[in-house]
Amino acid sequence: MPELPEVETLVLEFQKKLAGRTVTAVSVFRKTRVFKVPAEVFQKGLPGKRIEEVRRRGKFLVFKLNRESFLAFHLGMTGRLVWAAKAGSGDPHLHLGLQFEGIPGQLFFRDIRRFGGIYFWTEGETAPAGILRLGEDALKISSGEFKKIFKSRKGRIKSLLLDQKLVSGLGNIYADESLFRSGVDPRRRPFKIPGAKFEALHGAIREVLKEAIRFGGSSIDDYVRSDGSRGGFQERHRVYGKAGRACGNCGTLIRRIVLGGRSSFFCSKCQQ
DNA sequence: TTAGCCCTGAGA
DNA sequence: TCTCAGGGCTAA
Repeated sequence: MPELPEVETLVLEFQKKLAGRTVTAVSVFRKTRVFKVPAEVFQKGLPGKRIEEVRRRGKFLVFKLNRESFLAFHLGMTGRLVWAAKAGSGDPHLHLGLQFEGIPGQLFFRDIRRFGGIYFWTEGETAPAGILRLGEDALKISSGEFKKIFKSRKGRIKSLLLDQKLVSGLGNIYADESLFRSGVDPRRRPFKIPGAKFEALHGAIREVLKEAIRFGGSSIDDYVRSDGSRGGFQERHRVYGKAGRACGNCGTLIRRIVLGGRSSFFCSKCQQ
């Protein structure tokens, strides 16, 4: 599932490829729920707009366009933004295609499970609630802010890390990997986590995210880079998806439990 | 704070 | 044929 490193990888790729380019044509393949404003708004509003900058806000990929307008994508579980020469004929999962001036090929948004979203708004309108409510970015938040935000919460640390209003960008994979690296049990309540461990967790989050960006993200379900190639960080996962395998640290079998409706992988010996 | 919903492919 | 995963949102 695409999280901060996967989106960041795409941002870097699209910034290079598309900054300064103008949209010439918009294809709406099917009017699905991934269009968070009516498809006609994209068809009418996008042609002629130039991409000034490509940014990331949490797990959202945001194209800042000229005339104070914004196009944003959320990849959900299985969303992909890929560059291709043309649409596969009869592909039932394509939603949007964009063509740009002076460059062959198209940018396609493809999403099998349709949990993703495509957004468009202008400066006069409010940005989508999901973007406005985002907490500080997981790569930018300071150790002090991190502790302040989480320390007083009552929930379990794993579930809290996934709450995008508290800190943005983490998903199931990187939350589990960060908890493992810092030796924190995902079921722990924040007030029971010692200060030093809190700092270790904050440090582990940064370390895991930066490392994942260097490797081009993790390809687990459907995520691929903009050219269709796979990320490499899935080879470096130490607990995620490894239930029943031996912990690389101590040999204890990795467990899988469900927290807040999401699976959590951890080593019960290394993580206390 | 938690359960349920959306949606589809994969696996039992 | 049935069950299930899961990010983000909504309702209870």
